[in-house]
Amino acid sequence: MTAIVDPDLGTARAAVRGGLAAGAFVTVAGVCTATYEGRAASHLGAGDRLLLCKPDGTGLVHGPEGRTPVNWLPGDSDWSVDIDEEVLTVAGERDRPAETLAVRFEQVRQVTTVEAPVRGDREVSGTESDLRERLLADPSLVEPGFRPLATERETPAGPVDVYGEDADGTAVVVEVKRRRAGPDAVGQLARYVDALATDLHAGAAVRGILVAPAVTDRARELLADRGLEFVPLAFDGDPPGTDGDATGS
Amino acid sequence: MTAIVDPDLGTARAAVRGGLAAGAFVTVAGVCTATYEGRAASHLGAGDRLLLCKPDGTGLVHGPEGRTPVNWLPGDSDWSVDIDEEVLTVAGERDRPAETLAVRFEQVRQVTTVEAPVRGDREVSGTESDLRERLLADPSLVEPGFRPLATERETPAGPVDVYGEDADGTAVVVEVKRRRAGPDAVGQLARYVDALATDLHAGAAVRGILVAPAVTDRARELLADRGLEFVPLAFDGDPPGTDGDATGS
DNA sequence: AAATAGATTTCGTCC
DNA sequence: GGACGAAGTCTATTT
Repeated sequence: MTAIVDPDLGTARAAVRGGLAAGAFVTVAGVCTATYEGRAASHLGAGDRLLLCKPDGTGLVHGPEGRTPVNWLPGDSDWSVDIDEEVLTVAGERDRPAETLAVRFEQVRQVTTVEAPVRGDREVSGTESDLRERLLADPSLVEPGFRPLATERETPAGPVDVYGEDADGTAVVVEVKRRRAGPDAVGQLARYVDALATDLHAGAAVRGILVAPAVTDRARELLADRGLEFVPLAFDGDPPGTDGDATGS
Repeated sequence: MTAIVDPDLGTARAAVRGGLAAGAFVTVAGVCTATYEGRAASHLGAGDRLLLCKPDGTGLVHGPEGRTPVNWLPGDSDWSVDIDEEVLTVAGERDRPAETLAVRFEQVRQVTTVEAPVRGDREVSGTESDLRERLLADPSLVEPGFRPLATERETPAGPVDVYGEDADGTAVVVEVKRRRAGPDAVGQLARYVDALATDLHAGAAVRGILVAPAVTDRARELLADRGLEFVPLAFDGDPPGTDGDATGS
């Protein structure tokens, strides 16, 4: 573990190389430019940034703002550190796709390395998958009489979230979204409905239902155009379908 | 600027608070757990991670792997630092949407702060927008006789990439993708074609052309089903349309 | 390795 | 502020 302030370039190079070799988190902070070439091309003018190299080969260049790094290289990249003309260059490259990132520090304010021996796990809840589980546990949330028959059912247009039948035995395709659904979700549902209709037999009746907390206005229009349906369902609270207050029985 | 190794908790708290107040990059590395609640919910078990807080309020928790942080909070978040039961907690929260992230360090290996006074700019090339420009500069790349009439033309289904007419005067919708196009791109194009057909007048003939370096098999089938077309076009090199070698004139 | 779709997507842009 | 689509999207899952 090292933490060096305003290092000379030789010291910085040694620290970064040591950290990379040790499989540590490595950070380099200071004024740099950067050049990326690969899937696209980008260039960063001189500015204060922080480079984070991770044990798996991931490299992230962060500016002062934003969640997204201004430049990066994914986890299977190889890194090198060099000094040329009073500039410390940390460069990474990888194949498939071929891409390179060179970060040139005109001024190195700080270099740190930290080993990371302890692995931790991660759990997430509140995903679309969770919402689907809830729907399968209580199919009447879609509508009374709905019977799920399969999840991820394959069609020529891709796998359908939930496939089932309504009370009349008509085929139903359900597409679940965990947040407000837009035109893309309707397009997705429409593709599945079309594909399943031809897959079952030409002209077969297939209903398409979009289940989401809400839909945008445009999505609602597109649903109407295509004769598709919308069922409101969010994670907590009752389905907001029949207006806010739960009056009546 | 500070860089402290194995600090006692009081020193760590002071350093982090100072860095946050100064609008610096702040990193805290060590063994931590973390809890996120908001749009979803997630929990990190104890493990070695690096927390990066940026001047704009962004907070990123990085594990040893992956480009994506294992936990984060966007740029307009407020942060606090506290000690309780020998644990250093760095917590952030924001509104709209309401979400919170608490990172609890059981062991603080390192704390650093770096000021970032120098702003730098960023330029990217090779985007979809660039590809569209190239197409507009030479419309024959779509097909001989194609005449672009508008970009981002509004339809009831959303804005069309490029709208124009073919040599026969038939309306043409062009959807441009910078990389291999899948079923979603076909769905998008289909929506635009349908919308424009009804927008012009019921039953109007509208061609839909997907311009991309390539399409997936499924996308190709969906294009055929819908009577839509595909024109290969990548950034460099000639359109790979008529087989590799540029024989002939 | 390719394809497909979700994501606490994030981010820009336009209305 | 919402909506819509691009992104060097990334990531997991399945084929």
